Amino acid sequence: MATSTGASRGSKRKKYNTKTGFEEFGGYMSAKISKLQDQFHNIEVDKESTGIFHGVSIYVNGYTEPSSDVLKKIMKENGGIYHHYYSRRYVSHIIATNLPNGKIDKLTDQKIVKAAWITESVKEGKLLPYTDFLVVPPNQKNQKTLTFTKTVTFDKKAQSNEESPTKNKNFVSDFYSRSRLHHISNWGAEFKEYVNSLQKQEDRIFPERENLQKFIQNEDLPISSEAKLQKIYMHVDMDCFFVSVGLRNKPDLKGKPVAVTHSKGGKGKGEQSSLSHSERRNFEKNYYNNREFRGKKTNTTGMINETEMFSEHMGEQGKEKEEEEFYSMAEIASCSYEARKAGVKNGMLMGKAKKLCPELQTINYDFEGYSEVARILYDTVASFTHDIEAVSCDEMLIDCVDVLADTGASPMQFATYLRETIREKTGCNASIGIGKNLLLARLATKKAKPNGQFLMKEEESLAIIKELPVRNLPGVGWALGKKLDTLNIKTCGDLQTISLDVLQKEIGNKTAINLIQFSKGIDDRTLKSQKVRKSVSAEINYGIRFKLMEEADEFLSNLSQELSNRLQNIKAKTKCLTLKLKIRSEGAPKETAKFLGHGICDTVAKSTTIAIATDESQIIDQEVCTLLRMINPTIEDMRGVGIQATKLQFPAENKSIPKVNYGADITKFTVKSTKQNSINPVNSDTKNSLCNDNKLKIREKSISPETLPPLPFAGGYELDDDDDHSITSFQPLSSHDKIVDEDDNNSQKNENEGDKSIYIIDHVPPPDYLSYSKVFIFTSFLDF
DNA sequence: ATCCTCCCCTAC
DNA sequence: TAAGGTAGGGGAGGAT
Ligand SMILES: Nc1ccn([C@H]2C[C@H](O)[C@@H](COP(=O)(O)OP(=O)(O)OP(=O)(O)O)O2)c(=O)n1
Ligand SMILES: [Mg+2]
Ligand SMILES: [Mg+2]
Repeated sequence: MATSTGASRGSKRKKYNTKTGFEEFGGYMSAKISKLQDQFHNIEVDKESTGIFHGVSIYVNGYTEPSSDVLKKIMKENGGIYHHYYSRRYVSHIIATNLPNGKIDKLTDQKIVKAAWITESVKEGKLLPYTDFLVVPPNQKNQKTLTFTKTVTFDKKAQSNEESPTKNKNFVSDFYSRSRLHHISNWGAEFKEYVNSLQKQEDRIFPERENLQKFIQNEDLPISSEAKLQKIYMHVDMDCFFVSVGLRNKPDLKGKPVAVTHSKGGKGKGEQSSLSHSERRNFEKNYYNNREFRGKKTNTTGMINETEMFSEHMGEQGKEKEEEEFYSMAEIASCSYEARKAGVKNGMLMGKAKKLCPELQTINYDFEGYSEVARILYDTVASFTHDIEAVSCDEMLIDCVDVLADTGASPMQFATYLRETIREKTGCNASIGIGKNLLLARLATKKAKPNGQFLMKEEESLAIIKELPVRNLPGVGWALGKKLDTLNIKTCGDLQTISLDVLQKEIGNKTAINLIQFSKGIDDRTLKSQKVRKSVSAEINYGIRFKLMEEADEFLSNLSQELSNRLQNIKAKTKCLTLKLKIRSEGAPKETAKFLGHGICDTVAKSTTIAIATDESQIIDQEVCTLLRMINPTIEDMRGVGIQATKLQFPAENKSIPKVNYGADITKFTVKSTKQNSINPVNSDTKNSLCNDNKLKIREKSISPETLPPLPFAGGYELDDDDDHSITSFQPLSSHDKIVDEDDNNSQKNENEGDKSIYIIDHVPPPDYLSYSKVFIFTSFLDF
């Protein structure tokens, strides 16, 4: 099916260019084909010019034995070219098992050959004549030309409103420009980077500290001196952020129930279909209400019995009918506190919110406004201190020890003044929670809201937390909450008394420890200072409706471009790509409750590791195209697509690699692990010899640690094989890497705690850029 | 045991 | 109509 699609492109373009704008589409595709072509030439053909398939370029049509990706590999290994798209100009042979009837008579000079031609040629070690493997023997072939039955459907489709939205050339950027979740995620990352840059600044001036001092002189409060040396954290969070920003210039709506959403007043209706809208909505609603049945193993839809669920809500249909046109499936990004009184929540569907709060007013998104206000928020806090951790665009954690010690302010005074400054500069309210650890500060914020501040004293904390539902603890969401509920653990009080062993069995080791600690108000976490990205991804699970493989390929190409841009933005390259798909679950209606939503889906993912780290869209595209064919989903059932990049590397010119000189004096090493596929796995002998003479082996040489450049982040470093061993690239630790201390054998997770750890990777670049690297990881413990 | 890989889950 | 993204923590379970 990949196939006819690719081949039909040319004719489609010819016929419908002016009407449907396919001129551009086709032009784009041609450009893409020739780019891929170039790439194959550069990377593969040059190297393999002696292979038996030299000069052969194939395009695989539909199912073959062996599969298309095997054929691709064979071509690659034997000097041939594999094309993901059909192109009369570049493809010398089409590989197919058989051809759909409609096509046979259309092909003139195309060489359509069975896959056996490839496999037999490999077996013989030479290129056999393709004429012995023709799919259609010459006498059966008449001389009609190439057109496709597909064009009819296509024409109809292009004019109907079922047209896939992804056909729009700007679909990806269009979607992202309107996606609130994309924006908050992106801003979150940007502010983390911003805080990194603040903390790297040499000269730290905090102009607002002076004003804070003036402010507290006017206050009559005594300065509490004994609190000074204690740890003290603040959690600052804007009140109903999107709403507050939206209401800055709408004073008439202040004090009313307001929500930010794409829907105008909750009167939307779903797409037309054979099922009524309320039927589909209930179907999905039932599904989500029964989520405990879901996700056991692949391909279970979570619906115990599809027909049962249908009949269940069919009964209600009469009731649902009249409200049908008022039920909007748009999500509420943020709602005012007046709306919350009626039970409305962030993330709730507009239709449901309208039921709870009929007088709910809606306002539009103002993404520029959020971005501006967030920036002012960060700048405001940064004019007091840089001891910040960015949580999101409307929220951050502050280590207050330094500001308070420097200004003499009490925590409550600082909070008062900070909130007032934020309100002045942004026109929006912030609330602040204060506590001696991050947990208490966060929990205090909940009590502080709206437009308030609250200091949770340690001595009160146990009693306060005891009454809280477990759901209030960070990390307890829908699933864990449900699990704890079935264990009859409802409040933090219940957690305070349960045995660790028992709980670990049920919810996992680490989770149990964390929860029990939290339930007692204990939290040892510190602010994460220099955050390094470990992954980059781009996904869209909205508006995905493909009919043909070609459309999926086209979309993947655009998404690859997006990912490539994101990698280049942060100057990273990736060695591992994952393609993640949402596929309509078996039994789920084809028409989703939400217009162009993903509906009830299974997710499938497949990853690949590539030899050379890359940030190029064509390479990413090529890899994910292959992954798509390996997953081989029913194209019409695709509802979401994502590409993730992991195992990031940061080339040396990158400013993200800090050039801080700590005067590293490395004393101890531990070999931690080897990379997969390592040529020589590290054995204990290697380990001992390396540890004993305190030397790192780089290629054939040994160098002593003193000659190493500063290596300030935990992670892997690729070093030049020259005298100064300068860093050529850096790879952050994965979340599973551990710091291993040789002395006490006490392993701990990398939490950036105390900035005491340094990892060094001895990275031998593959000599021919195709074999793998030999990688050792060392740890050391330093004071700086 | 510990690691690795593939997920699920959570937060905003 | 509607714009259901994304990074990172951590568990399950097979490999070593
Ligand atoms: N499901 C969600 C949750 C949040 N957001 C966006 C809109 C929020 O305004 C912003 C900040 O999230 P918060 O959790 O801080 O929520 P609010 O600021 O809206 O309310 P609160 O006063 O509880 O902080 O993120 C969203 O779009 N969808
Ligand atoms: Mg907020
Ligand atoms: Mg927030």
